[in-house]
Amino acid sequence: MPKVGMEPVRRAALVEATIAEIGAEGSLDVTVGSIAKRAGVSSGLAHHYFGGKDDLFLAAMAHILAGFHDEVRDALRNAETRRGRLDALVRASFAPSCFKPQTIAAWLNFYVMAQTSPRAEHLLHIYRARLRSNLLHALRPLTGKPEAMAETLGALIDGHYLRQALRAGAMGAPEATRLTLDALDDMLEAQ
Amino acid sequence: MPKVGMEPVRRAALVEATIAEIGAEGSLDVTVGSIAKRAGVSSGLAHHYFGGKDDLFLAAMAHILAGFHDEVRDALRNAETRRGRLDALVRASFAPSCFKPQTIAAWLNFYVMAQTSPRAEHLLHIYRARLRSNLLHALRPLTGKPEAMAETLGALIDGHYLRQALRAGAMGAPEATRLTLDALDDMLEAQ
Amino acid sequence: MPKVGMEPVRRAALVEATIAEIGAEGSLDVTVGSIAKRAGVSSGLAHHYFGGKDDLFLAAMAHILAGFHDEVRDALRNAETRRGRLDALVRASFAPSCFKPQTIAAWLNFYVMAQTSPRAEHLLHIYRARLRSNLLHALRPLTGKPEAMAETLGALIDGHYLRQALRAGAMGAPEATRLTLDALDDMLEAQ
Amino acid sequence: MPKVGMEPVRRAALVEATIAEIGAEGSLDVTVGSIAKRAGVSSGLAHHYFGGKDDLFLAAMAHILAGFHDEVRDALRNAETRRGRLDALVRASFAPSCFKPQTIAAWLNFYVMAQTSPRAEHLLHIYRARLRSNLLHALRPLTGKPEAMAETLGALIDGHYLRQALRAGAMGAPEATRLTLDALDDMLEAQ
DNA sequence: AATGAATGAGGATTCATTCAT
DNA sequence: GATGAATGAATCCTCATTCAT
Repeated sequence: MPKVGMEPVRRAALVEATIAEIGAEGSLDVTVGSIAKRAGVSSGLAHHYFGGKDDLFLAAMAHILAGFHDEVRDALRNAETRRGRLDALVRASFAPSCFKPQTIAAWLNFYVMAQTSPRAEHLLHIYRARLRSNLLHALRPLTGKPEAMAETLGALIDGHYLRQALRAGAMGAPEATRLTLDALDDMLEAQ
Repeated sequence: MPKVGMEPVRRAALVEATIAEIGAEGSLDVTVGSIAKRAGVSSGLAHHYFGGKDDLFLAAMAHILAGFHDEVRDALRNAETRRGRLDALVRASFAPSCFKPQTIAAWLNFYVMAQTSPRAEHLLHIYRARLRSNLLHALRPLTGKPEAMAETLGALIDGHYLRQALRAGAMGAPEATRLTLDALDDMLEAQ
Repeated sequence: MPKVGMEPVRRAALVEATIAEIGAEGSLDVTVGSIAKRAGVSSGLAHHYFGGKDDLFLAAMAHILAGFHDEVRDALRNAETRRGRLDALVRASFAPSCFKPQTIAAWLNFYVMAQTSPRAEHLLHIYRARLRSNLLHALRPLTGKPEAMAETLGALIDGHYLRQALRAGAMGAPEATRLTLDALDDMLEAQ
Repeated sequence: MPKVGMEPVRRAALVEATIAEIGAEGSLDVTVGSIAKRAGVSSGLAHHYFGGKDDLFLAAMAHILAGFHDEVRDALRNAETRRGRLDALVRASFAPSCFKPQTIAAWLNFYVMAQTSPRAEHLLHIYRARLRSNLLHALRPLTGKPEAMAETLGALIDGHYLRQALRAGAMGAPEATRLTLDALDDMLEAQ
């Protein structure tokens, strides 16, 4: 049964299974056994490749963030103007993939973990630094106080996400996108 | 050991202990035993009064929300103008009590729980409905689109809270308050 | 609330509640609390009057046996002949009251308890001695080996009871009565 | 510690330990931990293989019934005549193995469990159906009412077993065997 | 590489029992 | 007499983790 070159396949399967399992449960109260079963491997293998439960979840969160990063990069690539870049960043933040229940569950539990896990905190820091950098880059030509505006936009994005994510039967993305962009326009106009 | 009239005392002690314990741990991975010990009672008593671990946490969160509710009410009572009411709501949302580590831990875990626990979701819904109602009331005379503005302000509040709560060595409150009110002013001005 | 002369009432209520509770559960895995609640008293009172859970069950079993004893006595009182006395004993053993689910549950658990509880064993011994005595008295004029016949009849009664008691959707009583009396007649005839 | 091919060994050890533990206690009030310790394994393994306490007891009872089944089959194999088959069935029912305290404890608790556990009830049904079938087969040539006679013999067997099992310092087997066969002869003779 | 048998600590929960009132 | 608050031991079960194969 052991095959060569299976490692990347196994790792990917376990990461996907972890995300799915946390999504199904809503919390980190999932067992390594259930994750392994979903991935079609033994529980021992999960430890073999990831070391432990926390590492598994961190890898899963890193995977989600990497996916998000890719989406942002693609969106920015197609943006022509400064304003278009801001649009792209907001739209990517509220992409359908971000509102999948399993992604929501991952994010919320990620926030919990970030309080105490330095590694989770680090991941979160990277996500925020990237977003801030992207926002700053696009905002600088448009406003005299890009720092404050970037922080405000970041808060709007996180806040709308949190609200839509936990809104029963929410439309989610479109509403959040519209409100954020409207607020952005208002704030730019007021300068 | 049994004494009459102790019920409110025990309940309060258990609720406080639950908040403290969750704050110390950062997550809901706390034992009823440790909560009970902190409250100075037996683990059995926690079940006697609250039924189970979830009920205990829900009671703790309800306690936090009630405290917040009181703070908002007091702040509003002292507000003179419409604009002053908005100020009060924002300031109350970023009051020092909200940024105590144990309050932060409670909120973050509350969000996680709200995904799957109808009772937690209900509690969250009440908090949001109250905030929205308060914001709408103050915004209506100041803007032509109070609904959207209330939602945006709510998102700003939640977003800034989330960001400051998980910001290493953050000042928290003052920064969040200032940014939120500045954004509010910009948006009102742009109307 | 304390009233004088309530003791017999409370005791009776607790005994009845114990029988009902064991009947509902099928086993001795019932709580003193649930028994007390059913009896409309506090759990403390159950201990006050009976001392403990086992004592409560023993009292309940004694109550059942006493009721059975009364039924037997009444039945014998109306019996005219020797053969009629045997009939009466068999019929009383299979009376509807004996096949109430709660009575069945009590008996089966009583057997379990009799293995290790001297007091339960003693109660069982009394029941058997009485039955044996009654059977012997009625059988002596009818057979040359009354001892063996009494033992056989006793076994038939216990065996049929056990079988009907645990027979899904059993008629219970009539079948057991008929078979026992038929066997008795056959055996007497063969002498 | 993990070894391959140990499953049957572990299962057997756990089943034996369950029977022994219940026998020592007299009731089902035994802990999975004590059973596991007696079997020389961890408590977790008991759950791993059997799922839970009830399943463990059911497996133990099934084991006892299987052993009895084997004894009956062997006994029947050596029986030459119809009457000999009846003898064999009765003797097997009162074999020394049936009167071991642990077997008695298992049977009595099995009866209790059969009231509420469909699986226990099913097991009991199978035991009875087999006995009935065996008795009918042997009785048909000897009597005009084999059904009734089988039921009566079954009751005699169960009844004598119950009586001897709970008879202080009983001889058990021989007495029960003799009385049952005597009654059988009487009944056959009376035809 | 991969398995899954095996461990054993840990925790929620239940409950008989006690005792202050 | 009567209550029920309070205890805390007891137990089932879960699960991360290890490791022989």
